[in-house]
Parts: sequence; structure tokens; C-alpha cells
Amino acid sequence: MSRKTTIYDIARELNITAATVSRALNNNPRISESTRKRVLETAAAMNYEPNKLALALKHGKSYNVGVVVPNIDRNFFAAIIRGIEDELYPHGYQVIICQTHEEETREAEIIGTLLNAQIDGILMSISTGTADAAHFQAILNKNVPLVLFDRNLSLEGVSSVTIDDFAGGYDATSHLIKQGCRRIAHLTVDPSLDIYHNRMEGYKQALRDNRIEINEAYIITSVNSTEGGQDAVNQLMALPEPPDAIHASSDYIALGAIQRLHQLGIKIPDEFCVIGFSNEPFTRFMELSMSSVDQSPVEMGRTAARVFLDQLENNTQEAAKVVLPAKLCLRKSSVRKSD
Amino acid sequence: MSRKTTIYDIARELNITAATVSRALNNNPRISESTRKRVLETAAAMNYEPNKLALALKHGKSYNVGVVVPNIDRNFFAAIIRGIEDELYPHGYQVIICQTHEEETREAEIIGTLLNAQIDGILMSISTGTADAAHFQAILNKNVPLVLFDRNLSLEGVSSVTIDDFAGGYDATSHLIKQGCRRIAHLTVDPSLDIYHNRMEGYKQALRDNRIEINEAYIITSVNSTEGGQDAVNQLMALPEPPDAIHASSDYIALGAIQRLHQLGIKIPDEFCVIGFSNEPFTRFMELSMSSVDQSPVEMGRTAARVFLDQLENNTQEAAKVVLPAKLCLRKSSVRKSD
DNA sequence: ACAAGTTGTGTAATCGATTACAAAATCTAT
DNA sequence: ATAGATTTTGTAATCGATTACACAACTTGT
Repeated sequence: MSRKTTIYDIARELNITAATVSRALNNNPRISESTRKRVLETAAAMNYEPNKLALALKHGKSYNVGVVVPNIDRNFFAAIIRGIEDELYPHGYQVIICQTHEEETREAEIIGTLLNAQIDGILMSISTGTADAAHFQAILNKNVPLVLFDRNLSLEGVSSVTIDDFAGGYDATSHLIKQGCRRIAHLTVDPSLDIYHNRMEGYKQALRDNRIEINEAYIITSVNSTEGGQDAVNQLMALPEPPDAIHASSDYIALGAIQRLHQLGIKIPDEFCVIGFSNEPFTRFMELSMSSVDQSPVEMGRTAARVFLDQLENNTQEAAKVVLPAKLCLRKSSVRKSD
Repeated sequence: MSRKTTIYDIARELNITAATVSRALNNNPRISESTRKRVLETAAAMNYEPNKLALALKHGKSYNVGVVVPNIDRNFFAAIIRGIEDELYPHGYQVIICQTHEEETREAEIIGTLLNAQIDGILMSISTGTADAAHFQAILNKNVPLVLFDRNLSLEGVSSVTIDDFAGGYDATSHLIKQGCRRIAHLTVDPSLDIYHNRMEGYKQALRDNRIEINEAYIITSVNSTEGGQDAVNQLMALPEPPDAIHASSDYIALGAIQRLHQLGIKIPDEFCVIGFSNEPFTRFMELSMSSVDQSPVEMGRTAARVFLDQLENNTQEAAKVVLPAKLCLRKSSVRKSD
């Protein structure tokens, strides 16, 4: 490699010192116009580019931000990342994306690596399995800005950006009730996580507001995959009084449920309504398009990034807690023609 | 922030010099066992962690690798990235993911930023729109290792990892012929890109090998989206002799085609067969599951990462050109029961 | 003509590590 | 006991930038 040009090379070329070159390049006022011009010209001619590592070391800032998500191959997280990048990129930050694959140990490991790598902040959505908050404390101890999105954890002094999961659950369930469903099941993933807990609470509240009794047998915790949805349907349809609708906390679970209901010859939406959560793209692609609750992931990413930048610049003590709206997207799987 | 512990802090604590501390921490043999022990203990007690920026500046190596893709919200690229991370993570590299959104200017910009950020290498899949190779030359000029995956560009001295697109196109077309189709259309995206060109050549060769004439009216270049597929079907069905099968270079185009054929009341696969390319997850989720060609993206990512590491370590001059197999995945959209 | 102010450059420390080279401390052998 | 070898530690330069401080060279005003 023909070694890179440094400010020393430029200085030697012009018979001046590196300090002068640095000043010329940084628009420092204490420099003559003629010198500045000569430096800029020489720099361009020599293909000079500043060494970010030196800058970072000097400033104690790497301009790298860590984004930690369970995985990037769910559209939801990919879209959030896109939002984050959109916002951070113009400010000169690079985004380092890490996947926990929903494992707590991996999550702790990744945080260690990121802190070690001198990142300027961490934006993350915690794993399903995470019970212990010790590794988050490590972030706070080092005074590294932390913004949680979607999957929250009520931690003192930590900013978060979420959607209104309660309202999402409430609206989706109300919609099913309006469609004439009365025996509505709720499929959840991990009620210990705020998002799933709130969706369920929204579901329950909607039932209460419509004087429908809550049937605990209709509430099932399942794995977040199509298989989980299929198993849940098997369980539900074996009940003495099976439900007539499913409100799922995840599109993948709802998809599995629809697949299984189909196999059982149950007509959707005439005999049974289904609504999911997340508005993953495939919900539109299906022949029987699926209703879902949109979480505006790109907007969520953007907001998380803005909160982060705010925290950096203003060094505010207060943690921001932003809640974005949840938007109902109604499609064939839950809308009866009579409506 | 309670400033971070440095080797100087440890040295002061123990009344020795930073050099000794450095040696103790790096398993340098020129150090007494007792000193090493004391240093390690003190380092642990003081919560010492090396400053990667200083290391990077010293070594001229950042342990950051840039991964550039058109976008991460297509499962294909997300899976490749996963493969790359799997392989690079154990070697201590962080992956910086950048999206070009298929824009050449953005691509050039990103490369500039990455080079500037002192990354140790670039793994990328070029944008559809890229015609000018100037920004690639910039990478080579700086002697930064470059590995291209999937979307290749025949550049001197650049390693690449691709699948056998020709074979994929050939096998998919042969399959359609075996299903009894004779008027097979081919929907492509951008024939100036190697991958699409090769898929088309595979398609043509399969026709030739089966003595079926190539009908140029059956070859349509469309936008890579469901809309593109819908438009193409409109065009094809307006022909005096419409086709009886579609071989699409993209799953999204194939999906759009299926949607439109459905609207037209054409029965799939009885009257018309469709096969896509990429094996995106939604192809399985559809009620009429779609045949496709799997590109083993995770494996592709892993391989690209391995080629990169090889290049770094051995500093080999020769560019590796790895070609992975394409796997036919047959599903309902193209398999007739009579088979 | 000379003190005071302005402007442009140079000197050298700094960020946190690594690493030749030098020097001190300890050990070995006669 | 002492020369010589060996082990351990210290000194100082280095990576590529930034920046406080010092100082020289001009301007100005009187």
C-alpha cells in the first residue's frame, strides 16, 4: 500500500508545520488566506484524507454507534435500522449492527464488545430471554448513551421509543368485536416483556369495555413462529367452546394460525377472523391478505436516533420516553363483506 | 463519565511504567511472573479495558469491515449479512452495514466514507444502477481488500462469491419444460448485471437444448417489484400467442405475476406455471406456495467473509472467484399433480 | 519613531496504546 | 569475588491528528 498521505506529508511539501496544515484544513481563522489556499491545493493534489482513528483517539469519540437487535431478517427490525441510518448518517455517524439471536449471553457479549470498541452510544431492542439487567448497568456505568426501542425495560434514566402497544391491542380487539366476534382468543409470545404484556392488557380492556368475559383458556403463550400459531390453533379448537377469532401478538403466529385454520376447512373471515401484529410485508402478499397493526418501524428508528443525538448534544439528564401511535391495517383475514 | 482506566493509571498505582503494564497485559515473555500477576489483578480491580482507538491508530487497523448492500430489508441480503457476521465475529471484526438503496451516487459516497473511516476491507454487492467503476478503483488504489458477492462486476484482481446463476436459470427452465410448458416467458431485471444476464442465458440454453425456439417477445425487462410482475403479465397476455409459463429472475416479480394471473382467472399450475428466483421466505408462506431457486445466502455470506480473511492474512495477489451451486425449490406454483 | 495591537506560524503536549533500545537487577560459573 | 549471561524494567519514539502557548512579523496610532 502506497502509504496514506498525512498532514505531515503536506507540511513537508510546503515547508511549513503540521499545525499550520491542520489549521488550514479546519477553517481556523488564525491563518492567512494564501497559506490556506496552498494547503488545500496540495492536500487535494496529494489525495489527502484525514485519519479518522487519530481524530477519534484525540476526541475520545469514534463516531460509531452500536445498534443491537434480536435479528435483522425480520422486516420490522430491518426497517427500524433503516430509520436509524437515515437520521444518523447525515451527522457523520456509522452504524454497527449486531444481532443477539434472542440470546441473553450473546447480548451481554455484544455489549461488552461495543463498549470496548469505544462506540459513542447504543440503540437497542432487548432479547426475549433477557431477565438480568446487569449488562445494561455496565452501559450506564460507563455513561454511554443508551436508547431502547420497541422492546423496552423500565430502567431508571434510560430513554426509550415504543409504540402504544396497549392501544394497538385494544383497537385490534375492538375491531374483531365490531366484526361480530365474541369468543376472541389472544396469542402472546412472552408476557414478561412490556410490549407483549401491554398488547394483552389492551385486548383485555377492549373485552371489558364491551362486557365480554375474559376466558383464560383463550389466552395462549406460544413460540414466535408459524409453528407456534399452528399449535395454538390445535389447542384452541380442541376446547369445548372454540373461539371465533384470534388476536395474535405477532404476524408469524397469526400466519401459522391461518394456515392451520385453512387445513381444518374453516372459512376466513366468514367463520373466523384473524388479526396479527407488526404489519410485516408478507401480510399483504398473501392471497388472503392479513389484518395487522402497523408499528411504523422506520419512524421508530428515526425517533430513536433523534433521541440519541439529543442526549449527546444537550447531555440532558432526563430520559425521554416517546410513545408512537399504533395503526390498524384492516385486510381480508378479519373484514367481513357485510361491513 | 468517570474517565476510563488507562495503562498509565495502572502503572501509577503500582509504581511501574506503562510499558511494563503493556507487556504484562500482552503476554510478552520479557516480564516477571509476579509483576504480571500484580498488573492483571490491578487491571481487573480498576476495570481496565484497552482503548481500541489507540490500538487501531497504532496498528493502522480498525477491525471494522464495511458491508455494502442495496438494502437490508430483503431477506436475501439480511441472510448474507448474517453469514458474514457469523464468520467475522469470532475473528474480532465488527461489521458496518451500509445501504445504497440501489443508487450509484449513494454507493460512491458510502465507499468514500468507509475508506475514510479506516475500515480494513469492504464486502459488497453492487447496485443495479452502477455503470461507472471509478469508485471501485478508489478502493483498489488504496489497497483495501474488496470482495464482491452476488452482484458481481468483472474487475481485474477483485475476489467474488456468486452462485451459479446460469445453472439456476437453466434448471428452472428445464423444470418448466418437464412440466409440459412450451411457451416460456422470461422476466428479467437488468440484463447489464452479470447475475441477471447469466440467468437469462441459462434460460435460453435450456430452450435450445430442448429445441424450443427463443421468442424475443417473451423476454421482458421489468422493475424488480410486484408491480413489475403485474405489468409484465399484462404485456404477455396481450400477445397473439400468450405464454404458458413464466420464469422470473426475482421472487417479487414472480409474485406480482401470480397475483395478476389470478385476477385474470388463470389457474396455476394447471394452465400456467410460475417459478421465481431467490427463495425469499414469503414464497413458502403464500397459499399457493411458489417455486424458486435458492441462493444459499447465509453460505454466500460466510464464504465471502472467509475469502476476505484469506486475503488479509495471506495477502494473496490472486483474486478468488467462488461459485456456489443454485438449488431448485419446487412448490405448488409450478408442479402439476400429474407429475 | 515607538509602544500597543493584530495576525500568522511554530513548538510542544496530548489522546492511549506498542515496541526498539538501553540500562539496571539478578543469576551463574569459575 | 567477579566477569559474563540472563532476566526484568525503564526511556523514549511512534501512530496522525488537535490545540494552548509562545513568538515573530506586520499594522496602527500618536
